[in-house]
Amino acid sequence: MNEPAGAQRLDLETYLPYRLSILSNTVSGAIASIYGQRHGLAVADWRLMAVMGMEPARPLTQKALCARTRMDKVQVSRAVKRLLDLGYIEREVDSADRRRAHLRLTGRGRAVYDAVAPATLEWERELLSRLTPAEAAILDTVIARLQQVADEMAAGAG
Amino acid sequence: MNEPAGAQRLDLETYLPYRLSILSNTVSGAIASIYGQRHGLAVADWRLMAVMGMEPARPLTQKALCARTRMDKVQVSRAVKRLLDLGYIEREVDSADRRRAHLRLTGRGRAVYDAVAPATLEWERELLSRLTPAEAAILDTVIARLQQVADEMAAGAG
DNA sequence: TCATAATAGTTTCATTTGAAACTAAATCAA
DNA sequence: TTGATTTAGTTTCAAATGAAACTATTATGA
Repeated sequence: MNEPAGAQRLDLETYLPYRLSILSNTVSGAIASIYGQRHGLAVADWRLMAVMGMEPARPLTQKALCARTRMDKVQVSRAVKRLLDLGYIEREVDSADRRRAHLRLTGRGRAVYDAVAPATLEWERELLSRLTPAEAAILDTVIARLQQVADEMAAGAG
Repeated sequence: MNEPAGAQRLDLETYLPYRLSILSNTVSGAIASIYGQRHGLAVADWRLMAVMGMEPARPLTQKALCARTRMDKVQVSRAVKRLLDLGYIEREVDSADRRRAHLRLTGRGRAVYDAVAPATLEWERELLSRLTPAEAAILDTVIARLQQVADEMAAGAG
């Protein structure tokens, strides 16, 4: 049973991309269950609400939502439609540029936001409480660095 | 502008579940581009090949593949069909239990595996090379711990 | 000013996905 | 036995997704 010299073997158990994927899916799924059934929200829907809830004073265009969430414009368009149907957001066409519209949470949407946001934060807090402060700090910088490198490598390989 | 006392605000930029999701998607997308176009493989397909390539001496049933990859049986069934069509794997029905079949890479599948696996490992190595050994070690234990806690919390909330 | 290009967002259509129902084989229980 | 259950894997059908084409509006340039 010869191993190729120098090369490691590919083992999913220890392979970072795979482990990240499993962890991310576990976490997202658990959090989605906080708002999913109860308020009829898909992951994309909640993501938009989270951004709009953050700075209520600045209504955002769909393009701005794309940039903030890294979702593409089709996903955003569909999530916006669902949120309008649910009555959680409202739209006001820009008077200077009628292609654009500004979106904000309605009272009802804000009530949902105020009910859901603390629960998701609490979930995160509980998760992070299992790390030491030093571990949490390193995790923070490591994720940021990996994201930056992965962006570069993805761009380079494209 | 009153803040709710004690509660943090939800900010996607710093929110761990969201950052994990972005990072995981960036990484998976970049790696998928290594095997995607060139060999006609979807993410699920490559994941099965990675498991089958790891221990060529032990052909696996679809159920075993589900367990090793955390994919569900429908995803696995479809990926298996694609890989059979591509001629990358072969199937042998279990003689003792004819519901089951053992799957293994064909010569052609192994050739693809041997071409792709080192490139994905190299990608991971390159990514991790931007971390100090200490950071990499902590990342390893932190991911393991977070996965364990997230599993518990997901089970508890179910 | 008129034609061309760019931008914001939507729709269409083909493919992918997921949940639930299903088939086929093996096991269990009386 | 044989009838009910469980298990391995597949199929079906409706809903979600993505890429490309599209609409409507604004900007640019001769």
